[in-house]
Amino acid sequence: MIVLEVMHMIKNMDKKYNGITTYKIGEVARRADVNKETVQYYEKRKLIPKTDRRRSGYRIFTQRHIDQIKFIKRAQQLGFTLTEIKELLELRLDEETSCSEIKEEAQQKYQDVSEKIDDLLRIKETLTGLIDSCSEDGTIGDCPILEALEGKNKTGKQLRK
Amino acid sequence: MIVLEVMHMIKNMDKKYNGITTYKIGEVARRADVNKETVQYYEKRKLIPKTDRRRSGYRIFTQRHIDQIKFIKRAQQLGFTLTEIKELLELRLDEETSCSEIKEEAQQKYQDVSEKIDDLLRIKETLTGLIDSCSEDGTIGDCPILEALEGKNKTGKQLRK
DNA sequence: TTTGACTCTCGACCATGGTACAGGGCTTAT
DNA sequence: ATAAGCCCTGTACCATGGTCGAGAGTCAAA
Repeated sequence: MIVLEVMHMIKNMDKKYNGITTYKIGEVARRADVNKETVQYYEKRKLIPKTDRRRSGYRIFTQRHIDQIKFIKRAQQLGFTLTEIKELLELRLDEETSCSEIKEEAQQKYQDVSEKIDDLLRIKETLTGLIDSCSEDGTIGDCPILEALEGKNKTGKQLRK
Repeated sequence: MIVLEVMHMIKNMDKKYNGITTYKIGEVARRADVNKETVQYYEKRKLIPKTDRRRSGYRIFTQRHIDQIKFIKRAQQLGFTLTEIKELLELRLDEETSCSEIKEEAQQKYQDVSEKIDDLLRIKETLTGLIDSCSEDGTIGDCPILEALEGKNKTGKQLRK
């Protein structure tokens, strides 16, 4: 059974460009757990590197594409928009971008991420409290989660727009 | 100048029900930094407690409503959908819900939140690395953020749906 | 060499989370 | 008592992030 599956997976891989394993869109979608259309959509939005094509027009994907799509999916669950995710993915040092540019960008993102972590830690604590208080006496009438993010109005600044 | 603003804020508060300060929708929207329509939308979706009404039909809000709206906004930035946020807000112990019910729910949420925190910590580390490497030698060609969430395929289970 | 499964493009459609009126009724300072 | 400025309901519209289908071409195992 498992052998058949593995064979199927191998079947769906093409060894093409100098020993690098490549994939067609269906296999990429399956491996990244998204629809084909989503892959195409991400390509259009330039969230994944532009694919090479075979003479037929079929897109040629690599493991890199799969990893990047998985990253995008995770980042979305963390509250980043596709636009923000694009910015994150473009954060790199190369001959085009200067150090100070990158540094500023990265430091801004670092701030955002830190604040998200803090918020989530507060929620986590509240949940712990809730779970613990279950082992105790009786009922808590009000909404305990509400206080989780209170009293930390973060300098009045908005994270988004 | 500030005095005028404070007076304006006081003007927009009604002391109504046994000494509790109440607000009209415009003031709530201003204080929670959303549109009036959003407040109405949240009421329709039962994300905030049903408001009392004056004889005129005007909604009567309290500080509780404002806090809850702020919570909703923050939770959204952390990647929770409105449906998930509703579940979070309903997590409480009262005469209606049994301890074991709550506990199970809360433990599931705890899991989700912990995973989000882990992911964000990984991203944060990557950003630190990026910022630090700026002070050093030259250029890094590839996309450093991509590895951030790799190699932790969390037991194949999906967070959402 | 055929045939079933796959791929292409492109345009329409969908769900979520709002946002914007229109037409009418309150409220309140003057 | 009146006008500016609120609030009400309801419906239509919007942006984001997909999702679906038609019509036509490609691939590969038998």
